[in-house]
Amino acid sequence: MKKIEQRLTENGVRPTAMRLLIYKYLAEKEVAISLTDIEAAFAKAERTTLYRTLRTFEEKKIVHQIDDGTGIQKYALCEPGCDCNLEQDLHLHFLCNNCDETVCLTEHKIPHINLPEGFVAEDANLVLKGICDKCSGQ
Amino acid sequence: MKKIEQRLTENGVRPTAMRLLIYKYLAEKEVAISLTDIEAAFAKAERTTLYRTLRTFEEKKIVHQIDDGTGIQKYALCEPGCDCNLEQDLHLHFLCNNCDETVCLTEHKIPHINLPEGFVAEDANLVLKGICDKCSGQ
DNA sequence: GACAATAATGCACTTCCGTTGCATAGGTCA
DNA sequence: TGACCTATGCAACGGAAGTGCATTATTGTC
Ligand SMILES: [Mn+2]
Ligand SMILES: [Mn+2]
Ligand SMILES: [Zn+2]
Ligand SMILES: [Zn+2]
Repeated sequence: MKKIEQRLTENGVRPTAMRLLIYKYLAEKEVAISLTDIEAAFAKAERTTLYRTLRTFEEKKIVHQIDDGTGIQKYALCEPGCDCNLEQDLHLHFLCNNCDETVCLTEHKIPHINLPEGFVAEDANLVLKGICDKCSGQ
Repeated sequence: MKKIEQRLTENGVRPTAMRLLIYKYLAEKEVAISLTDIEAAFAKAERTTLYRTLRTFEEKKIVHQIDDGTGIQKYALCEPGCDCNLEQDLHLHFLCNNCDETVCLTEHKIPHINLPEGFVAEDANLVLKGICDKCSGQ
């Protein structure tokens, strides 16, 4: 818990009780988390507070937002030292059609794509959908 | 217009006046179109009708849906003979940060990705964001 | 053409999720 | 302690997708 506190402080986020809990929750789950997920997990907390906490975390590069195509925004902790805006830190995400969970595949960077004349890429999002390792009956 | 009528009929969609107009609209624009776009273009039409028309078109493989990360669903005509579910027909999409338009880059297929053990991919979505050819001052 | 069956359209309403405004509580520092 | 800033709580809004049901149009049959 001390470590979490330090992590938040380093990134310029005051370590309130709520924030520590949310960080801890994100760290324990190894999948991407939606606002609704957190809301369910912290029943007595205010939706807005959770929402703003996630936004603050995102601004301060503690989490990155994931758009997996479900229409629901999800979040996952950033790797230490990651800058989600840099091409080198853009990894792909995998959404399981069976368990409906989204995971970061941080080892799998998005390959560089050659675009037609005149197109300049600044950001990229790659989502694969299918059956995850847990569900594929391993 | 006869051609459009034929295209719809071939795909098992009855060519009503509204549907012909919507198809024509999609064909003229060379960018991905949202329901709101169509609603604006056909001010006197019902949103539900437009909504259901797009959904019918999608089911019958006349258009494909595009999730460009804006949270707004967009649609574009399929290439003739394309089956959007097949890996070979999955192309990337480009969202311009300047003009906010999304285009299909049908020539650019999504590269095959090697996944970790146990993951089975069935579908993929790749969106690049940046500056499009029209906006890059060509 | 008249009729029944089927499909498309129009209208009202709902739900879900993200987002904002503003008042209050809490923590920080002089 | 008091002034100040930040975080939290409460309420309400807004956009977009989606649904139920009545009405209108189209089709095929006699
Ligand atoms: Mn990730
Ligand atoms: Mn496309
Ligand atoms: Zn799974
Ligand atoms: Zn542009």
